[in-house]
Amino acid sequence: MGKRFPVERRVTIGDVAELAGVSKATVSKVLGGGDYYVSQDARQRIAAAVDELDFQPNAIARDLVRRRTQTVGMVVASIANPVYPELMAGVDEVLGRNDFTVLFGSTEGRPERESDVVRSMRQRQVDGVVLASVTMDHDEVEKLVGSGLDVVLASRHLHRADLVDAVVVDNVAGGRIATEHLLDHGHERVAHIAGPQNVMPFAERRHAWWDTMVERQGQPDADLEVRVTESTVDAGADAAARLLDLGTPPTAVFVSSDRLAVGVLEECSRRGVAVPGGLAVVAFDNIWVGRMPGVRLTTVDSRAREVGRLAAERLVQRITDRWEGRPATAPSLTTLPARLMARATCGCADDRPPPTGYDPAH
Amino acid sequence: MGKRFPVERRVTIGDVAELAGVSKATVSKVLGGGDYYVSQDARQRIAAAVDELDFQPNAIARDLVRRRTQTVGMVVASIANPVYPELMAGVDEVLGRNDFTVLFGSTEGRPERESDVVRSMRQRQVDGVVLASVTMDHDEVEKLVGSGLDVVLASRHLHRADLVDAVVVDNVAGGRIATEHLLDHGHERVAHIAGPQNVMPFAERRHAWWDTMVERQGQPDADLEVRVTESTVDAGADAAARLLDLGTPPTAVFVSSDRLAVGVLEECSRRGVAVPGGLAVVAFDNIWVGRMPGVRLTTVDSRAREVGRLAAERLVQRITDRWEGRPATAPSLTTLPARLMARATCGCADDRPPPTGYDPAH
DNA sequence: GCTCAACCGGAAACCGTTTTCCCACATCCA
DNA sequence: TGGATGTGGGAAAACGGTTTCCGGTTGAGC
Repeated sequence: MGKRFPVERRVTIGDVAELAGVSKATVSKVLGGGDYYVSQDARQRIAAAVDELDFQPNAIARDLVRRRTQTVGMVVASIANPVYPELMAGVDEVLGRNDFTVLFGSTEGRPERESDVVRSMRQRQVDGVVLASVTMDHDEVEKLVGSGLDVVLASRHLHRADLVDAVVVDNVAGGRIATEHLLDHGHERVAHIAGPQNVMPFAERRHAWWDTMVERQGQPDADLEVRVTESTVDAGADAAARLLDLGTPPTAVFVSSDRLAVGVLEECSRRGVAVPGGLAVVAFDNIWVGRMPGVRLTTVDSRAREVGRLAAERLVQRITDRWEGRPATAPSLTTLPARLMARATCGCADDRPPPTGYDPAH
Repeated sequence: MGKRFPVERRVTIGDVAELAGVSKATVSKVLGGGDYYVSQDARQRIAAAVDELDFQPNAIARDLVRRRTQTVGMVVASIANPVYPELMAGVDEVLGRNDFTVLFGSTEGRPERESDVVRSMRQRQVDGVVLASVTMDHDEVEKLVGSGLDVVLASRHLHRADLVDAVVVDNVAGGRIATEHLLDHGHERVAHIAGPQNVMPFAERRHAWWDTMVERQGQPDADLEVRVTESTVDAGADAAARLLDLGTPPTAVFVSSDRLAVGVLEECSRRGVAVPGGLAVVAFDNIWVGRMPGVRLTTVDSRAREVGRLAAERLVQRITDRWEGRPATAPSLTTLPARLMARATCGCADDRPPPTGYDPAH
């Protein structure tokens, strides 16, 4: 098994040392950029040698002895869901600025994949992990944190806020704003399409809807809530169909994600239900397509990019603290305020395209 | 400079060996899964020890001696452009299936970032790279390939097809189909909004437009072509404005990317220009939002996911060939046929939403 | 009794760096 | 004269695994 294959000799630090007429140690000192005593003369010869041989230091070897990799893992649920690229963009931005490399992993929503991905990252000695996937259960996350790996949760958090850093948008306030926006526009039967309830943001959004409804007009009818098992366009369409088939259908719906909302819009289109005339829609996420003419989805901004940015900053902070021997700061929950992007799917008069505007129906 | 910080002792293979009462070599043999002779007894003791200590082998150390990392780099231009997540999804899918980990890098379109990213990946000893960024120049790619790293280009290729593997959609045929579709719908002044011409797909699409126009009705007016420097929504809107401000504006436009087309649609909406009545639009990419009711963008499918999948398969093939000592196959260019998704922005009667359908204007 | 193969396991070299010592030499100052 | 002190550079021990090579048992077959 596993023979040692003949592989073309790569240039090593030893080759550079030989060519420059110094020792490996000296080359390392110079290349490492530390403030060692090395003569200008030697420095120049080394630089020349590096140049001539096109020496590329082997980061694997360096990482082994340094016991750190300048790499962080980023695990997302599904790259196809537009929220995640946005979040990744934020993470990548600050990580790049801090000279970290990112190891990417997606779980496709399968919990067992998630454990695998994280384990593989651990074995690759990542310095930390941004967990933007949401299925891993409480215990597992705790164990992970307990194992000494720096972790920050993005776009989700645990019930106990003091266990691990997390950065989220204020889902409760957001859900409340969304529901109130619909109520304030005169709707009474405000339905809710809820995402998978084992995913905290979805649970919170649902909760906010429920509470707001109860406060404003008592417990809503049970059939006004539809739960879906995955946040996809098709699931959204199905859910919308269920609502529209009701004896007395709702006149408004708070949809827990933009992707689901797209399905809702599609279903309305199929059935000839006008939006917002026949059904007002407020969603959650604010992926960029929502602002397109012809879509103009009213939605709560989930601020994915900022969440990513802040999560990455937190992680970098933690990692460098550890390296510098500073005491670890207490884990904290960062909550970004939610804000409504009022657009056409629920009444925003002044933000309406001109009457003669783009009209795909013709 | 760089002190050696005291770091909590991690469990090593030595610890396992000691606890199991065998040597490191034996542990390695068992864990490596090779067909070595090791007694059942020893195997069990080792398994127990691994379990008890929760031993996680250090992949860095393994990679160092094995001189391979089971990791490939994936570099994209910009994660915010929805084409790339789609492509990544394809890459990730087959890479995951083949037990490769992916190192992610984005260049944000800056060529110098691109070299940096690739260099960093090389130093981290990736086994290969999927290059889906497009700015790196010809020479640089050649040097990269020459250096012994396995590379496959996704969604772009070099002029000389025998230098490096590449997987692309047929941009020329696609551009031709798009242009012909517009011409066939009776349009004569068919404009083109061209993406950055140093990016091969954009150059090819433009070329196809030009050739088709010349063939069908002679050289088009120079002002029917607008070039943008980046493929963004805003650039698309600007370009559309330029076209609509013309003395005799075009009645149709082939837009070289969906993202630009979204800008075009926005600008039309702002100006009250009906689509396709006032301006017919055919774009290129087929990102998922295009199919939404209210958008229904007619576009050429760039088949990003398949491109990603095929590119990754090619790369894995190459890498394993090298490992198994098989001779390297000749680089080849894989071209996926293009196909038109005829929707509402250029005449597809039977694919039109019902008249009373979703209407964001009210 | 001898040979040969199938078993089983350990010693040690190696992968390519970093970092710690330690040594050597010059200067400067008391 | 003899420490300090400031420079400059090398030897060698890590880091944590993998793989080669070799030596020792058995047991079967003759």
